Amino acid sequence: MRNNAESRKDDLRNRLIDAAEALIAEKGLSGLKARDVTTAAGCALGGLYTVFEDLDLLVLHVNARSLARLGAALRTAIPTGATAVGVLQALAQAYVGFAKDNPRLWTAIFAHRLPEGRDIPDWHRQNHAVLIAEIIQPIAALRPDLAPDALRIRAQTMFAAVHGVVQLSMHGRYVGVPDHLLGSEVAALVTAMTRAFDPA
Amino acid sequence: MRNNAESRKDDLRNRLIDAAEALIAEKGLSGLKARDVTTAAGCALGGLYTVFEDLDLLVLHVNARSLARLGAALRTAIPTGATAVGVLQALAQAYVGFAKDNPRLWTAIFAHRLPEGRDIPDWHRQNHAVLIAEIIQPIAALRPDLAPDALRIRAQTMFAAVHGVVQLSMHGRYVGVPDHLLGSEVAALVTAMTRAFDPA
DNA sequence: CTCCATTATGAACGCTGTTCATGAAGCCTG
DNA sequence: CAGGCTTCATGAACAGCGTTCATAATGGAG
Repeated sequence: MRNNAESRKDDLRNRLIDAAEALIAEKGLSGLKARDVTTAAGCALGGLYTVFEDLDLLVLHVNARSLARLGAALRTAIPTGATAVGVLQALAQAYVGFAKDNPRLWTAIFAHRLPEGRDIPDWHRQNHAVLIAEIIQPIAALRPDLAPDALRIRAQTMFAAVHGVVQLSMHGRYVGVPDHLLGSEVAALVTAMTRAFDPA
Repeated sequence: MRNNAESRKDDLRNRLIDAAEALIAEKGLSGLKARDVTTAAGCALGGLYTVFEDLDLLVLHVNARSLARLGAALRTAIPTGATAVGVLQALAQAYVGFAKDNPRLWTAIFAHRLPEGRDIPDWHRQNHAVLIAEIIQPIAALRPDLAPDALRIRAQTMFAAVHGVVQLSMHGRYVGVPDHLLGSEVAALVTAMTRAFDPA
């Protein structure tokens, strides 16, 4: 039964990702240990390496899930019949909300680094597309003059700016706005960036 | 000779920081190993722990140095007799320049995390003040109405936004503007943020 | 039931950061 | 200068990590 063998492996694969996700959510990236995750998933230590190349690849799959959940959260946050600026504001607040609600999983997406020299598989690089997917359209509405390439660059910059404020608020040591002002500061930043689009 | 003992320890301390800095600059944070750094510094493995509590503390001292150098680079980048906006633009470009010239040391400042639960010593938290020290004055010139507290929050947000764009450009997987556009995108971001200050 | 291919297992390995018994070195005193 | 005592540097030893691989268990085919 080839099919059975396949599905057994898929089961284990999912159990491992589940367990890894739970461990990261509870203790952070550095709290993910091969022995813990395999115990929680109900397999032997070596079983992990029959499914994933190594621990890093497992983390990448957890991050892929987090990105998918984040993408869904962003999409459902888009208000219907709002202005382009209203959409961008809603997306930014949804991003803040996701980061606050899932601090360790969100952190893992950006903190995890493959060993020097090794680079991220293409399938996972493309998982990150959700980060800018929803903001391109409203920006295009504000700036109909921009070519698709320029539009994407602007979307990346805009996302990165908001992301930076959230990141330093959560992990900054001295810099980083206090938690209770994060939402309003991000809103002010989005206002500034969108107003620049419209030189009226 | 008490003094001699003190200076010998200081010597070792400096040799260790030198060696650690060189290793991080060459191989990144994850390339810093206790055995390598002590060998390079010319002491026994255990010698490290007579000077620093652990490896993390040594990293903090390397980061303190990097922050001091970054602070100096920012201060010397301030043009004389420029407008407030001109100063902010120059500071942002200097920040981009430092990150590009010292990619691994710059990365280490933000990527290094103490084990969960342990928090950064106060002296090191204050080393981060240089990140926003120079931008507060020009912002104050643009926004004379803001109280010192609000001013600092705005400075933090502005720095974090620029930082985010630089960070994702250097480490972003899918998002993150291409290297050759980093300077111009940061400039556009600063323009947008400063224009919002002046609703003319 | 028997055999074989396939898969799961966890002891073992090499590399970490950290500790601490040991020995060396320096310093004061008679 | 000798002797004793304190102080410090040393690196073998340890515990914990990710990863491997000889071995055992498994389950379908004849």
